[in-house]
Amino acid sequence: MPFARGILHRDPGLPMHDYRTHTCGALRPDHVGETVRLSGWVHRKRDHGNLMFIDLRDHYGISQVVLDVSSRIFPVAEALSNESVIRVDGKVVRRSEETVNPKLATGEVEVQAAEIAVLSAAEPLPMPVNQDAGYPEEIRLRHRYLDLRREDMHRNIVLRSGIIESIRRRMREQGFTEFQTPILTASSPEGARDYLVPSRIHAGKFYALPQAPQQFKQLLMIAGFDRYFQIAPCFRDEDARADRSPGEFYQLDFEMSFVTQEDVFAALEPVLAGVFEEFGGGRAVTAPPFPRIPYHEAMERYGSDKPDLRNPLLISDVTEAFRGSSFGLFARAIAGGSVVRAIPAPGAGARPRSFFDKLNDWARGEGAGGLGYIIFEDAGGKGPIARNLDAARIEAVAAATGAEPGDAVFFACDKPDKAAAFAGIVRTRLGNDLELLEKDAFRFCWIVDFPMFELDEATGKVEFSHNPFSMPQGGLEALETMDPLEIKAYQYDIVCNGVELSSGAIRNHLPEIMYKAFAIAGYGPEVVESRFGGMLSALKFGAPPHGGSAPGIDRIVMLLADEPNIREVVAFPMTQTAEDLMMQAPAPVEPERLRELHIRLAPPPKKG
RNA sequence: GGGGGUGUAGCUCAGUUGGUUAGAGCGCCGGCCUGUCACGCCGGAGGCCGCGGGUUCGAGUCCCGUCACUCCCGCCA
Repeated sequence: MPFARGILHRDPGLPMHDYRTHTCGALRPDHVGETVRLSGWVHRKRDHGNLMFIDLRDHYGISQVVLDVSSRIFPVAEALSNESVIRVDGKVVRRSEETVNPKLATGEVEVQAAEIAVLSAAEPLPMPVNQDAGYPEEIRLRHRYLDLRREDMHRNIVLRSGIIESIRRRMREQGFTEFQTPILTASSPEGARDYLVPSRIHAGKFYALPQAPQQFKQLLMIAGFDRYFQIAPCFRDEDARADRSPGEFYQLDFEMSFVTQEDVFAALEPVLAGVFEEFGGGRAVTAPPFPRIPYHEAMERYGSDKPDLRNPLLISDVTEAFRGSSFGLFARAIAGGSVVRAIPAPGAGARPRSFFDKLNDWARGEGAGGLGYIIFEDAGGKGPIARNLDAARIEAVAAATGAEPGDAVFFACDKPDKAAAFAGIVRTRLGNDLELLEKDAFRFCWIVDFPMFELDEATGKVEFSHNPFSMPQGGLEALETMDPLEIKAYQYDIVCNGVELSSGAIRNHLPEIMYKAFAIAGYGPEVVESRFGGMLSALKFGAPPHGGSAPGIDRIVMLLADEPNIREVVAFPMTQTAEDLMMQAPAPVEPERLRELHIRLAPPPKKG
């Protein structure tokens, strides 16, 4: 692709529009015979003494530049260091058949250098750019501009840009309008810690950076804009994980008016399916409509509220098969309120004893007492548990799990919540160990019917299980008549390959339902009014029923780039402890700035 | 806030039960080399073994503390 000339920044030493006629990825046999000008980085040099090759790299690709000792500029080339920026003039020549490099898009030709100008000489590098081996994050982050030159990182960041562009296009096609909402705002009702910004004008007062534009997007619905979206920066002062940036991240935040849950699903599904088809490189993508799995079923069948549907294993409840049995460990636990969940392991019967021992050790490491199992054979069951179960009970387990001779079944026995969660990680582990996961696929599902309230085990109090602003299923009547713990919300998550991309909800747009919902969680009207007064008064002047969701952009890019770590898809991420090693943030500030902001620091902790 | 991993040359790493002067590859510097594409060959420089303390005749190695990066739990709808 010919590069548009004359749009680049001026280098004081060179005339404008003078840096290149082509990019380093552009040259093909068609160009043979042309005199061209390239600019880029010295990716690698092969100096044969009297003959030299330079791989010249830019954003678009690599071109081989060649010159020999007869050239006036040979000494200039000899002195070039890796990653120096140079401009090369020369003639495009066809490579002889034996010297064509099929690994390069430009590999059929090379440029015979006639002139070389050094635009910027590079000192010896703190980390190599021309390899993909892993380096410590500290080095990579401290010199992120070098790390980003590497092919892997460069590709991920370009992919991210393409994904965001595609999302924008698809959202507009769905009738959404893009907005910008404030960055300096007030603390919002999400549960995370806020980043606070001190006010200079208002002594002792603080702005908060938004954890999400939640209230603004609802206000835009109340303002009548019907369909909102934003590639929204979100700020949360919480600790990081491999798939969770400290500090800041981006969401595809959207909201729709006059919709039910199904309308929201129908709007988002083609956007996600389309983006994953477009950037998935041929990997299979769940076709809309995505499966809807009620929360309770997800916990029972998958042991998780973010099930990986590439994993074919299904958990079943076999409590009754063990109730009152002579396998005392489980029988006693069941009498005390525990349940038994079974996780099938197809074909695992042929595995050596060490396979089962290793899983048992792992289970102990995960905090379980162990991991019991039955191996099914033609004659019945085998293993320590089977010896304590009669034939009818073993048959019942086989029937519940679909186990056949040659299969094994593992058991998680605990109180229902814990048994479900443990069975879930066993399911994941077995799916991986037995290599059962569907390959090259993106499997989406919605998790629906989340409970509106849950019991805090420590205090015994009823609390909101997710967002207090979700609409309860059944509305006011449900809140007034039902056991709070039985009430479900119009609250949903979208999950892909076991990764939670976002949660969303149909919002509660009726003040009387909001008062009642907060009352159930133990908050009086005065609390609701003082904390959410702005939102509440907006709902009093004609609010449309509305709802939305906010899939995480970073996680979408992680899935499509097949990267397990979020820092691989963010150009300038912070460390796990929320520091920017390159920009040196956070940093102390001058006392004068603090005085302006009416801040007096406590004596600093003793630390270097 | 808690638990685990890692830390040795600019970079990636090796370094035995504690034992002489801590090694290799890449990079860097010098020399040779006209068809390489991770070019090749020869030579050289480069070390607070993260930091502090301890045990010991002797510590890269063992113990305690601490710092940095990282993974997990808590936390994050």
